[in-house]
Amino acid sequence: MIELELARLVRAAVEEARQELGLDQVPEIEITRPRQKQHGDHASNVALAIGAATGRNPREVAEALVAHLPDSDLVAKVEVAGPGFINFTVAHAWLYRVLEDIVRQGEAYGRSSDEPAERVLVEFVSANPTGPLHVGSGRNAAVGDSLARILDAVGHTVEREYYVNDAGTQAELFGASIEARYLERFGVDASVPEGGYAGQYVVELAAAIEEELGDSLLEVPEEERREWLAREGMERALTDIRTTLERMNVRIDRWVHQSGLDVDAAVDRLRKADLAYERDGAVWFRAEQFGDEKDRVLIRSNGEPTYFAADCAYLLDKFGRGHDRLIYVWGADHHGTVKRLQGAAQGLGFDVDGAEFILYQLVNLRRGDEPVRMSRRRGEIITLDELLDEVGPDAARYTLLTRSTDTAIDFDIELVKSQSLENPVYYVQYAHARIASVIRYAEQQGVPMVPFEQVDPEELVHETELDLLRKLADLPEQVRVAAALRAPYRLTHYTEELAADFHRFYTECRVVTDDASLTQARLHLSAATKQGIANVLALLGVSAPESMERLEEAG
RNA sequence: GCCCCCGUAGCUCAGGGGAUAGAGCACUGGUCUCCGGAACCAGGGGCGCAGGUUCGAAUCCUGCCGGGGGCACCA
Repeated sequence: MIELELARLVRAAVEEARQELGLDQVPEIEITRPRQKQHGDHASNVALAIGAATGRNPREVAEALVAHLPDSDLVAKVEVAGPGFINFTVAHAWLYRVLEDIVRQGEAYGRSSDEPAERVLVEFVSANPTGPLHVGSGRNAAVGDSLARILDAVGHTVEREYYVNDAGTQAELFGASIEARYLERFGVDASVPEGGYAGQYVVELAAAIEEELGDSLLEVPEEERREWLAREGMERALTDIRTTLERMNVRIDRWVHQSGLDVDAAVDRLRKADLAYERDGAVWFRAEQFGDEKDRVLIRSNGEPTYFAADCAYLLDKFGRGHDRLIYVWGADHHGTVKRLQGAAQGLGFDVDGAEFILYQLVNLRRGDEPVRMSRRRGEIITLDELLDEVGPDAARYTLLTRSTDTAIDFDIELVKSQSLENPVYYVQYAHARIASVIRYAEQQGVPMVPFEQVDPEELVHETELDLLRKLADLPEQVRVAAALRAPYRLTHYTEELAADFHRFYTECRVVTDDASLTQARLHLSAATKQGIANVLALLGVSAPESMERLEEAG
């Protein structure tokens, strides 16, 4: 809001000064936030741009613009500084409005609807249902779910989907692997097939199935038995996955099974568009036409469709349901398949930009100096559940969200556990709990909060109070940026700053005092901060506790 | 060999073309008669290298070096 208003003022000044400056075109007006406090609350670099375009001294341009700046009750001070920046200091009255906004909007503070609303489909996790989720999927889940929440907050209609890969070779291998473990239990000589699933999970699955069905599967014909076991095993694995995701506060709206997709129809459609052809007994997609290194197989020479063919069918299915934008959340190890799928989207007649791929770098688990192996085949993985057990869902989820998706995460379990006191998530949650505690204390002292209409915000003049207001005022913009950049991690940094501003305020300013008017103003500032923290944590999928246990060490 | 990501403080990471590059951890020293000390304040230290674009580059482009990941008729 404030930025838009400032941009309007600057634009008006440029229009006014246009002739004087000999300017043909009004450049785009950007309002930025200076890093240095002495440079005011907001700044415009437009004079630098005009200076470069016209050959005039930017400082003189800035002075001329300031002279033409319309009056506004928003601006308390304007200064020309540095090489030609115009620095604005915002009037306190405008900062106080944020309190009113938060009181009025409550949980909705931070939401906006300025952008054109789109129907967005976020597909994430989509781990194969052949075992428990591992930590990499945890990052996928955290990023995808938070991104969905953030996109929803800026006004999009968002659906979250999990693609269940329940067909093809790996499903068969899964069935055969369970079968081997099942037969083993009856002393039958059987072994997990080459490339199959040798992990402990499959052993447990077989045991559970034996417990329920006894030896009744021994007589079932092999093919039928394997198919049944594959289906049964996947259902059980999906149940476990669902439970794990719920623990992480992840919501999935829809589970789409590969087996339910019409792969033949998709391949047909590519064929009719002359984007597929036969060679060496296989059917190929002309991926090279779309910038991929080479053409890609859709149907193998043995008649089986590839994973990629199913991806094409799913793509058709998704767009066919009327989504404007598809977001795929993928591990970076899948980056090589992006080109061909984008090509397919284009080839099938969709806007290439309609399919976006968020590639997150991998998660490396460590315990101190010891790397934790993550080879599923060797069955040595630390499952996501085990991680949640060790560090807790909030800390796990928050930690997985703190980094840009472009950065690999070194997740040291020992560190997140042993230094949980210093974990940023607790710092933020503590601020929230601390505020709740202060409000409770005030009530105990016989000073419950009065309605906002009776509060005089002008009591808030301390520098830490104004800083906190400025930070709160910035919240909606931070959400918009996180949405635009598809970058949930931005909000972890923001919320840490917000918590820090509160702690500073709290250290400097006593909230509950004899001064009734000041007390009310500070209580409302605190409550607004609490709401702001809660709203951001909600977007991150992390809880905002009313109180936290005191730790021994703290006493 | 080709493709993607990264290289910023001792460590882990922020930094949307702008002014004096920030935070946490670690280290050193401080702060409270009082609302939650899981807090606050202060201090030291840094943009891999070389070019280029720009009034202005940590940021954009090219090359090189270093680290990670990927290059199937696997998923």
